[in-house]
Amino acid sequence: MTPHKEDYLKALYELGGSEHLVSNKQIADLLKIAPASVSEMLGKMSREGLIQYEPYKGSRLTQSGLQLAISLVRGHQLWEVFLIRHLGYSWSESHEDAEMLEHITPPRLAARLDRFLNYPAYCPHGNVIPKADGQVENAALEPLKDLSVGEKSKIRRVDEERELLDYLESLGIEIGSPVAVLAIAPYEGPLTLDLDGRNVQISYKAACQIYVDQIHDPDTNNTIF
Amino acid sequence: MTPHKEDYLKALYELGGSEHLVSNKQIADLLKIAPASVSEMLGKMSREGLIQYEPYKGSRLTQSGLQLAISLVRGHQLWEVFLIRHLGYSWSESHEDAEMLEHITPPRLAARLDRFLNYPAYCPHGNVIPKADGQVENAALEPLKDLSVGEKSKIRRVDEERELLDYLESLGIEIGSPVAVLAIAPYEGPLTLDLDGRNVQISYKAACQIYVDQIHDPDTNNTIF
DNA sequence: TTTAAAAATTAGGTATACCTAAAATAGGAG
DNA sequence: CTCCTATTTTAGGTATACCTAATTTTTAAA
Ligand SMILES: [Mn+2]
Ligand SMILES: [Mn+2]
Ligand SMILES: [Mn+2]
Ligand SMILES: [Mn+2]
Repeated sequence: MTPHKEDYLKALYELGGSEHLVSNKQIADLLKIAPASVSEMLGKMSREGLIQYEPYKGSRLTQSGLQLAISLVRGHQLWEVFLIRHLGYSWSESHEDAEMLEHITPPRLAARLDRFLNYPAYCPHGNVIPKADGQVENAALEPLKDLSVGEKSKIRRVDEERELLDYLESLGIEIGSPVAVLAIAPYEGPLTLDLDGRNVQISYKAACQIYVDQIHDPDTNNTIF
Repeated sequence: MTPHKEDYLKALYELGGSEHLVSNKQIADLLKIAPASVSEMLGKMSREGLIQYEPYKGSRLTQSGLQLAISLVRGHQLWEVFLIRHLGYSWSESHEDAEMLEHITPPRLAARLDRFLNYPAYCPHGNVIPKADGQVENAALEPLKDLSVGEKSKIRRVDEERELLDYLESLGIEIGSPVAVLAIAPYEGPLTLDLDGRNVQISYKAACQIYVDQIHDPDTNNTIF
């Protein structure tokens, strides 16, 4: 295993490669690597049994590839918790450094870090932290933008992009905060939120990357409760 | 910078490359790399201004190479302190994992880890931890084997080799313990120690790799005090 | 001062992982 | 069903960092 292959595994995992085929282009875009290089690497990883590769169709993780991908994600998130809780990192800083630390986190280190952190269930950005055995359970969430005016929910997760994270942190947005939409300006205009009693305005784009407890049926768009 | 070059810098530093020329062979032996590869890499690092390389003579660190080497050592030792104090690592385990972590420890991370650990002065094996500005101050030590029967000193540092570390830890030897030599068996036989009141036998080889406060003048071999 | 061993360099080659450019394929629009 | 375009693959090439084998240089012994 090399950090490069690990990045491919993680990319595949994040793009849904544990459930369905993922196109080379998606991987190339995410990792910012030329499509030709992606083909080459995927071919090699296929021969190594990490992925199942169907030329011209796409690739998905094998059982062993999935295990590796999950343990990388686990290491990443545990480090984020450490960096934020104990070293005073910001949301975006923790993601940056965890991106490197994940590659040198053997199971022994992950296990001891996990214990030190008291077995956290979520990373600071709200993602579920896989257990040592690879177990992952995702709650049903929906983007904040899909909340209607007046509906109440709770902030559960945010996308991990530097600019977004810095923006959200400057607004004081936190995982777990109760939130309600007070107003939605038209034409992808800003949303006015009641954030745990505080009045906050956020961009539409940000509202697409903040996730709250699902209160709408994803098919019919009817309120679930 | 790559982890490989970083390993060369650290090797050069550990072999005294901040003070005098170091031969290619020493580096090759330490890093377990073929001498031909070492020549090649040193040539490149010389062109990059990291070392001063005199073909057929040896190499030494430049100012910038020394700074890098020191910050690697600093990262390494800070991680060791963390792994032992907070994650319950053993002496040998901490060295192993720190060997990898040191390569992904940007100054920001080192600074915050340093603060979290409350600015430790020594690594768990007794080495001085360089300060952020590169300052290093070494105390005068001598090998435990050079102590005469009856002389009292304190254990200050041990060499970092897996087998030695596991051996010493199993004997309950700790940095800072008062120690006196009760008997020295002839022909490189074992030493019997009074270790903080306890009676302990250690091999001659181990006594060469344990360092105590210097009480002999290194030139005349007379007792200093 | 010669000579032999040790150390270092050079030459030639491997594997990894990336690139660009060219050719092949697939899938949707008409 | 035929094109066209987006995607993918193949071909050829780069850089890094390692190797072994052959040659050169240094050093130290005779
Ligand atoms: Mn992250
Ligand atoms: Mn996270
Ligand atoms: Mn160490
Ligand atoms: Mn140490």
